Amino acid sequence: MTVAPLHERIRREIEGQILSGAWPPGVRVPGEIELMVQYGCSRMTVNKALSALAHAGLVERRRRAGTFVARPRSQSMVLEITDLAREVSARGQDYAWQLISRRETNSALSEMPGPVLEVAGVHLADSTPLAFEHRLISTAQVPEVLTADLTATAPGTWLLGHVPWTEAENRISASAASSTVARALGIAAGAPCLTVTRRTWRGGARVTLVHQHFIAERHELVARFGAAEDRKVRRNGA
Amino acid sequence: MTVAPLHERIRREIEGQILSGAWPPGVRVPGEIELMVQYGCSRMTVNKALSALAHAGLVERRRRAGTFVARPRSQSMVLEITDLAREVSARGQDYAWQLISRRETNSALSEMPGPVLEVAGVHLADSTPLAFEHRLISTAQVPEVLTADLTATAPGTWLLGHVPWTEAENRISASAASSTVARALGIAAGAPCLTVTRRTWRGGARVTLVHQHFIAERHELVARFGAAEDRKVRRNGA
DNA sequence: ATGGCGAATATGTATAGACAATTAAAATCG
DNA sequence: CGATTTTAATTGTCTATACATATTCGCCAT
Repeated sequence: MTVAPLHERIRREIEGQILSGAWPPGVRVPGEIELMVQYGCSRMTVNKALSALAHAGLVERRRRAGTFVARPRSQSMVLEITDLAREVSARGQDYAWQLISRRETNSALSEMPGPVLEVAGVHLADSTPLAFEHRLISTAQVPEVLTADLTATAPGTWLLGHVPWTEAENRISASAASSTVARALGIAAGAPCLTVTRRTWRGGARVTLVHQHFIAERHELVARFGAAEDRKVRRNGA
Repeated sequence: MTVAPLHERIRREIEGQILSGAWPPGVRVPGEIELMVQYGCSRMTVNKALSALAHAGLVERRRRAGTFVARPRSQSMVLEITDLAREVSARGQDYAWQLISRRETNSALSEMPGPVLEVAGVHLADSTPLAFEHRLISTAQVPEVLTADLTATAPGTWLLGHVPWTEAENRISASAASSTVARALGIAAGAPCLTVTRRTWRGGARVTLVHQHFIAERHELVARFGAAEDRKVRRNGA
């Protein structure tokens, strides 16, 4: 077990005081000089610890005034939305994608104007339907997609490997399965579905719009906050 | 207009190369020495810029190997989950809470062991039902809640003002309305609902467990990522 | 080929010092 | 007393340097 770096230790100890409630919001955190004496280190080291806490939103720093414990934020959590193929595989299930339809149109939809590739299909986990997907991809932004083989690879998976996005928005809701969705998923029309609508931009330009309808019993989204474990850097193959 | 600090400028310029796609994933970013010469600054300054990018997940750094543009992350987005009372008010609607039942039990549920306060009720927006809530609160952790008036204030709102939490988990799914839920919300049994299950801890101890069932048509959750505007530090009153 | 070993290299941590920017609080002035 | 200026406390940025640590690469012996 390697010892944690000093700036990390300092950060953790202060974080502990805050999360445990010992230092409630508004309370003044010891200043850099004070901590520097207390830990017998240089100011830069203390600064690194406090800056990290400020960046994480746990404290607020003001020149001349000092460092203060920040008020609790309006619960903002990290929602991990992984690629479905990866997520299903991670659960130890077999993943498959089944293309239902594919056509190029010049959509006049306000949602997604311009020439688009329109794709529909089903995500399968262990050979049973998990989600129905309906997607529009801007062929102006991503012309290469026209030559992609979307019978084998889900469009989302393909996009993830080919097009970086800079902005995205997810809308999560519940809906009753339409007849189209119900037929594709093999469930009764009107059955509850978890619906995720994702819009993705690349530097201001619309890249893709996707609706995913999950069978209610077979999928849920998880968001977490707290016990902020800094993820280790993992090596990933070339 | 003040000039941005140098480490900030360096960070931005590299970020630009990555987000624009000029430096695709896997590509090697110039090393610290190289950038230090290029910008005519010290290594610490460059290090600060690159460390920030690494922390944000845009690049991956490995000793002896160098710094590389990270593969697109599994979309992790910020999901803002505000207090319902606040959220409804923010939409310009009237908010109200209607208590249905309240009882103290010594639950042997594995989900939430120990003595609990069990509360059920309905959240109303403009006097019509929005969501049904069923909540367990640990009276060992929050004894004060036994004296709280939960006929006027929703338990979530009350907790937010009285108990800090350190860890939380949201599970989001869709479900068919049970007869209890349907009756409370005035909808048909079996109608789709967006269900949010939130567990909250305080330093490892369970504080509360809540199930919220939203009428599908009346609520959705929104999560965003991108255009990462670094929030300014705002002063907030004492 | 193969496996182990040492050396080169890029990043990680830390120091001590300097000056800049911000702003709360004190001093000064009208 | 109120408005304004000055002062000083605190954080922000940056430098130049040093050593620690991890890991790739090539060398060498097997």
